[in-house]
Amino acid sequence: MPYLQVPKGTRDIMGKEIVLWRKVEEVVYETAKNFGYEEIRTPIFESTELFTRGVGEGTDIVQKEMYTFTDKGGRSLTLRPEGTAPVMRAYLEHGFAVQQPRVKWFYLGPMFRYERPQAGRMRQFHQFGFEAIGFDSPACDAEIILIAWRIYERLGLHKLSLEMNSLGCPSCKFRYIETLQQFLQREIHSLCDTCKVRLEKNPLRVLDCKNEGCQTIFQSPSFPRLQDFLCEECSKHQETLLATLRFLDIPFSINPRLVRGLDYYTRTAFEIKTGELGAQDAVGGGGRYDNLSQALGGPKVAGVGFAAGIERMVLLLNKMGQGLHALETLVYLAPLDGEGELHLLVLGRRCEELGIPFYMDFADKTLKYHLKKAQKMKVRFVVLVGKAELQNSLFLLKDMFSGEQWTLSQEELLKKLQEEKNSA
RNA sequence: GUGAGCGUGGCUCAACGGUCAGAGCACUGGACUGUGGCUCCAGGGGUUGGGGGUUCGAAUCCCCUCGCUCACCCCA
Repeated sequence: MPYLQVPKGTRDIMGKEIVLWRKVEEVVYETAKNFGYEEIRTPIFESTELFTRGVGEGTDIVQKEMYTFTDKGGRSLTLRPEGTAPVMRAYLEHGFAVQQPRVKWFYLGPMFRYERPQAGRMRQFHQFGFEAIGFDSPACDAEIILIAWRIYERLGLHKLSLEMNSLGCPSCKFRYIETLQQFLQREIHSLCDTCKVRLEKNPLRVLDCKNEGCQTIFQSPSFPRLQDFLCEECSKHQETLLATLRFLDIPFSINPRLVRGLDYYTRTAFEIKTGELGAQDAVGGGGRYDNLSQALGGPKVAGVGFAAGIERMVLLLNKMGQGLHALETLVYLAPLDGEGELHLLVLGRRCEELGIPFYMDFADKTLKYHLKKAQKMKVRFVVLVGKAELQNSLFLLKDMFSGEQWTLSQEELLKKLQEEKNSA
């Protein structure tokens, strides 16, 4: 490999795969428009503090996955590992909290996390996400889930499962964590090493540990369950949300062990999974983050949102064997010499003005080369200009599918191509 | 960060430690001097990821390193 390579965990997205990316992006834009969400584009890098405070000091993201660097002005900056904290930062920075407290935004773009690459996991990966800020109602949680669901439906991604849980508000979450810590303190001898650390730093994470020893502790009948600690408002919020989902015919299951890896989540937490991608099975996830604004030094602001990974969705679409066509060129312009090139480029300009997609190959090549290439590109028509055509200011048009060909003037040619374009 | 598997022309892969590392596909040209898909012929393209070691001799064995893949962890 004599050439430079892309950095580990990154890749070029190109060729036929781009078609699937475009498709996902189009569905996202379309669905956002239909649900009344506006696009927001935040910077790729932010001050490191935004994520340590927003995502949480004790999270894996902050502890080991961030691309953090110091710029020439001595500022500590971080390539964004997720999209919600930057969106909340923008909300607060631009005074939405007082001016226009309720907003619905969506974003789409690259995120960065320093992890070992694996199927469906890259160091630069792409997410789109929807955020509804300033809304308390559980119906808004339902709308967020509905949007995610609709996007998957529109793309034809079936066999997805939705898992729901509630983490409670800060106060019930806090009461639960206290009880949990006390309980685990007594069982600390059977906890795995990482869980011993989690116990102090991020106790909720202990819940989804897959270690056997930890698992047996969970089975204990005296193990404190989060749902028993939810305050009245929190459990009512959850009940209403679940009722709304049933009303919307969105199937789900309750997973009391579902814990999100980011500190800002409160109450609703959900994950959308597939069985087709191996270990990286989450294609989307989200929840409520009524805590985030305050963590960033803002006022109390409600919020709920979700994010989905585009790479994983594209992998799924690929598995389903979507038909792919890289280009939709209608006509291939084949010059047989330099003078032919001049006339064909003029014709190409006319084609473009009329919305007829053309491809012109400037290689100084034989007719045989051009026909082969046009055939390989699956282009239906070829326009050929050589000496014979130049003498009479005519063009030779060949239909590669039927083999028919005609000698035409420029206007006749364009007319025919337009007819073919419209009938296609 | 931990573990396992793998690095050979552009791509997919051959080659018991032994002449000059091969094939298919792709590419280029020709048979067919302005008519494509098939066929045939010819051609270009490799310091076998990199470095070190063992050996008379290394793509092959050993060590280091880089990269890829999958899994753990975690997440989208």
